[in-house]
Amino acid sequence: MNSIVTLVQRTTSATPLALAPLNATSLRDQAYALLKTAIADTDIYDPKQELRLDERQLTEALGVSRTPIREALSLLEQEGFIRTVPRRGIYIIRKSKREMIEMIQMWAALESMAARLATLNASNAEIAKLRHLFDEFQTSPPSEHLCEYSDANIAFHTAVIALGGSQMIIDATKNLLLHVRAIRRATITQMDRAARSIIDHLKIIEALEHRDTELAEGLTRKHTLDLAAHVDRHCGFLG
Amino acid sequence: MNSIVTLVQRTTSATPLALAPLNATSLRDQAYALLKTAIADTDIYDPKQELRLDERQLTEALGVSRTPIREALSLLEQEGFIRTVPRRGIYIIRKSKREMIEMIQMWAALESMAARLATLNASNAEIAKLRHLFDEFQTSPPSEHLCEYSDANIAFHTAVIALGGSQMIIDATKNLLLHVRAIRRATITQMDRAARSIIDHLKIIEALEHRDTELAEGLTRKHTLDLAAHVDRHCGFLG
DNA sequence: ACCGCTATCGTGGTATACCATATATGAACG
DNA sequence: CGTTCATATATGGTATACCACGATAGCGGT
Repeated sequence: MNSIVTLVQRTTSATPLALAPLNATSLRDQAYALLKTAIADTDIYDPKQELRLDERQLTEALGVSRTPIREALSLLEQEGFIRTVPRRGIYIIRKSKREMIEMIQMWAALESMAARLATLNASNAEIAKLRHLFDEFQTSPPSEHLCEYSDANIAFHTAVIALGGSQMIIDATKNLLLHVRAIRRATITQMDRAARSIIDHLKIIEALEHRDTELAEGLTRKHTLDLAAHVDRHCGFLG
Repeated sequence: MNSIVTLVQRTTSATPLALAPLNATSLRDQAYALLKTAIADTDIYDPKQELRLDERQLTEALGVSRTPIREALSLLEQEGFIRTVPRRGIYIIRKSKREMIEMIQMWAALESMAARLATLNASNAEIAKLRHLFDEFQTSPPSEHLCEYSDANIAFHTAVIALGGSQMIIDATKNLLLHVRAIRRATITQMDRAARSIIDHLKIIEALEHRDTELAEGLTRKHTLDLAAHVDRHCGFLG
């Protein structure tokens, strides 16, 4: 819980005269953004982590009243990040294995649709940029920098989704990726998986470049469904 | 606006001693559900419709304070049903054509994934039930009862999605279908479209029955993407 | 010592008062 | 008559006080 509180206090310090958009956002939205990133940066699957939030504490930490915080919490609850139990408390949710798999399947559905749309609408220049995301990994094998690879991995998928051009899909997958990111430690630790992952990615890029709609869509779906199967087999630590 | 208000007042009348779940839901959730159905039942694409909501009016209509109403409105805003403009008002959103198409594409992605999952996990009995949804239309052509057909159409898609068994996908598509339903008048009025639609549905059912994963998925996706294309061509009234 | 009841407290839910500001209104001035 | 500026009003945003209710701990009885 402390990790969240400390993160949160950053904003209490007034912006040092960088008055660009003149603080046009409401306190609710600020609290929402802050809490969301705080939750995303918390390793919620660490059994030692305290997952209870306290409205009154957040009130103090952010220096605002309960109202905007409660509204922000309502939004986070609807997005499935927290759950509020009347007269008990507010808890960050640990996803069950089933839920995690469903999220990855949904992600597969949306990203494969994005790949389809990308073959139909994206420009050659945009598709070409995908290759640059892996430049650093073509010189040395990914096994040497697994941590960075995890980020690059997410960056690749985000890029494919963006290529689809559907703002709806882009927005919907943002939360999914946040949730899935929370267990990434457990999904890439085996480096043969990382190696195969890169090969998959390159194949997807090729399919996009060739404007092969069905292939790009199919490869993308299969690649992400493979992750779902992997989680199913190896992530017993999930409820 | 009046249509919403009247609908809303139903709940003001106390439940006539049908105290089943003892009103376990919070006022926020009640207001949320009520406003959502009210919006769904409003023909928001009728140019004459007043689309402005008033917090204070809703307060009176529901007999509660602004707090739970504001929280409910926050949720609806995040779901894309309304937009609140500071010091201007709260407005029900009319989706632009592009947004509507993106929603249908997303729907296609999710329903086709549900069809895939259905071929892998659903029971024969569950799949068999799909056919019953169209019993009434096999005796007489759909052109004779277009209104009922529209509902049956949505029921079919909902059933396929449910067959997939993914609660995530089920929840995510609920809102999509609500949004798309708002323009259904304009999408089925041509009855040859309704006829083709039935044929498509039957093919999808057959693919599910044969456990042909790729075919069921592909047909489902294509069928819904066809709707997107249709909207693109024929729904100029959308922004 | 153990069980049960009661009082207190902690918590989320709700109501309400207050605030800031964009818009509307109208009076005064040209 | 038109323009402009000041005042009023409407509206969403925020703060705060209050409430209901479950939990828990402490006290008393057995």
